[in-house]
Amino acid sequence: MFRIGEFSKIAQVPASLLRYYDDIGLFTPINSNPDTGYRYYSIQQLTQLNRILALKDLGLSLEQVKRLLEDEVSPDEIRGMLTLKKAQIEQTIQTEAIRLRAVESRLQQIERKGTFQDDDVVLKSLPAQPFFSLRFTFKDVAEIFASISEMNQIVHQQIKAKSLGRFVVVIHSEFYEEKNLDLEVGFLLNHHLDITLSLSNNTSMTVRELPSVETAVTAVRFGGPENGHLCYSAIGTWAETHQYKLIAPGREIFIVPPKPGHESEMVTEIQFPVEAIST
Amino acid sequence: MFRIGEFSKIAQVPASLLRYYDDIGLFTPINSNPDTGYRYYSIQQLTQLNRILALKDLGLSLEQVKRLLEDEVSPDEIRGMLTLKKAQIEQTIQTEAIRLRAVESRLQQIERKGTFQDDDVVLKSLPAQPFFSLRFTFKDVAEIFASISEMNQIVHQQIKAKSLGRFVVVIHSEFYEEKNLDLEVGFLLNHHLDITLSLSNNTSMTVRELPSVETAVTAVRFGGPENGHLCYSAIGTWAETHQYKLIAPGREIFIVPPKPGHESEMVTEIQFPVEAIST
DNA sequence: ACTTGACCTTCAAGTTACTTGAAGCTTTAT
DNA sequence: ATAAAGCTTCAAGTAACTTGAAGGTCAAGT
Repeated sequence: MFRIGEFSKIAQVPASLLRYYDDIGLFTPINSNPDTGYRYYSIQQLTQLNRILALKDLGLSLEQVKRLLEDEVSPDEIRGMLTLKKAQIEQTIQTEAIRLRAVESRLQQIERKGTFQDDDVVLKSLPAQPFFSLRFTFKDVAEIFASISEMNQIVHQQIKAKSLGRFVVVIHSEFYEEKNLDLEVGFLLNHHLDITLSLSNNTSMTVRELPSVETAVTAVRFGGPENGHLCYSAIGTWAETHQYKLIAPGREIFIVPPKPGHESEMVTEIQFPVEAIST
Repeated sequence: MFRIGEFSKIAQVPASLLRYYDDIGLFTPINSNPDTGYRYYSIQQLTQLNRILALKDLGLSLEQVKRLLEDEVSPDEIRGMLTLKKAQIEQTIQTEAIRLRAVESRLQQIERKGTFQDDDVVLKSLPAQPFFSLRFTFKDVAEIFASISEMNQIVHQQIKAKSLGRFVVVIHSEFYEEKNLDLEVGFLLNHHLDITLSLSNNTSMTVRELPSVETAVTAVRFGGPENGHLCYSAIGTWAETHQYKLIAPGREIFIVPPKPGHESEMVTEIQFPVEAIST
């Protein structure tokens, strides 16, 4: 029989831990003096403690360990737990690897420039959302503005403000062009609706699901498109240095839409679905 | 200006988090109504929030992020922080990889046997410790017992109990042999002492440092050496299935030393320094 | 027998980065 | 006007411990 101090030395765990495990009923001393409260451990218990520590080291929670030891959980359940755990560990390793790459590229950046910038570029994941939109190849910028203006009026007449989300443009054009832009413009919806609206130039808006994106590089642009190229180049640079590639059409979310006379106050979030380049 | 709800949607973080960051002074709304307490955020602040989230994602603590943003920490310090962080991440990845291997081998074990055993084998790291010992090639078991008995008497006369740690045997013989065992027997010391003691058979005990071991496989043996082979084979089996190799002489730590007439109550911890086999 | 110091006890609070919930006020939409 | 949605603060909970305060116990040495 050992007192807690010596037992803790043998087992190489702090005594406070043994007390804690006693408190939560995970590992109780074989014997304790009801008068003094002193805990007495038998060396035989070392096996049990080691078992506990081993299971904990597999990454199981103390709650799980307790159940394992108490309830005689079936092998199948154990296998389930461990398989799950395995998946989690693999996940952790992956995210840590990504984190590592991010830290490394930050370090490189500091080496080069002495300080860092580029924090305005952010990785996000985007949920799928219903999108009430019109896809069209616009001949020039004037045509875009005309369409948007008309769309705005009609849509606000027809649909409750409640259901309407933000105004969004999806850029389907592979490259940036001044003319013949293949764009999809419209509104995100808060609930799914089944509607169609015809516009003047023989086009019509329909609802489709804007797909979810696991990883998107995003940046926020303040002011009109004249500042846009900065934003796009920031995203491009970021993707290059962090080894990601663009894998789907970009999106522009109008957070503060342009108001006549206050165009410079508009704010847009630019989003590009990406994928890590496997090395 | 957005209220907390909308801003949280734009930034894709829960409102509770924004409140929390406000509370701890990490990220405060640009504006708040002193009467109602309502928080108002400007879209301009999104950049700052994103910066915070990006730094957090590198694995820095909020405290560190705060310092980074407030104090204009020097690039050198930032590099220091990040380098440290990088090392930590690499460490995490390593330990996770080991954990993964452990989980996998558990799973295999379950596949084979339907349940698990072998929990009695444990990995530990051992600190360096002064060791007051005698190394000698013993002709037979009787000689060992004689030496130990004499050593015990003399040592307890000469050295305060305070300074004496456990009785330990280091097994230098490459293989197990009945005869001509190359052993080092003696006591761990709690403090470094500089002493020498001569024994009857022309040998003498000296102090040396028992080196530290980063990773050791350990098992506890209850009872005398007659149970020993079980323990050794458990360690061997464990090392094999977990892909470790033995890299230094094993040690036996006498936790409960044998007492005349109660030899079966003795308890020994067997330790073998190991190294993961790189795959 | 007594003292000293090491060792033990309980209980409370702190750690990190949040989330959840209760009770109640404000804003917005109808 | 009223209801619903949205906001507020404050407290407590999470996991797995550690630290500290205040005080009782034990063993060795005198």
